[in-house]
Amino acid sequence: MKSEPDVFSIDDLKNRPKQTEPWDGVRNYQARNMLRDDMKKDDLALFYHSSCEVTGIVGIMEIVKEGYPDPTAFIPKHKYYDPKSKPEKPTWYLVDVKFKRKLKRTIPLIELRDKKPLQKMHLLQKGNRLSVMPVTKKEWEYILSLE
DNA sequence: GCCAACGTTGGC
DNA sequence: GCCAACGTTGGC
Repeated sequence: MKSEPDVFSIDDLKNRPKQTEPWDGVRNYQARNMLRDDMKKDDLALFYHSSCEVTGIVGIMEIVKEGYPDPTAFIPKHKYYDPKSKPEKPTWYLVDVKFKRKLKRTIPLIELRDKKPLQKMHLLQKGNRLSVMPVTKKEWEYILSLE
C-alpha cells in the first residue's frame, strides 16, 4: 500500500494513539476492488513510501477492519469528496490498518528492480500506478529477506 | 520540473 | 461506443 510520506508516513501511523488509521482517499476502481473484496482482517500489508527522496518499502501493517464505505467521499468540503458516491450506494471503500513494525531499513525501489525473484511483482511493472496492489507469499518472504 | 503511463471525461 | 483532450500519478 502506497502513501506519500509528506501526506501520511509510516511514522505518522506509528504515532497514532492506537497505531491505526483508516486508509482513505483511494479513488481508483482496481484498488477499490482490492480494498473492498480481497483484503481480510489479520492480513498483512507492506507500507510503501512514494514520491519522496527514497521511494521504497518501509514497514509492515495489519488489516484490522475489512472493507467499508469511505466516509470522506460523502463530505462535500473534503478533498476526497466524490458526489457520485452515495451513502446508500457507495463507490469508494477503505480498510483500517494498524502499525506492526518498521523494517530495519528502507528497501528502495531501485534495489527491488534488480532482483530476479521480484521481476513479476505488480509494483515493478511498467506504468503501474495503483496505490494498493497484491504481493505473493514468495515475494513477501523474499523482500523481507533483504531487510 | 519533466514526462511517460494511465484513467476519466465528454463531444460526436 | 470511439477517441481526443485533459488530469493525475509517481519515478527520476
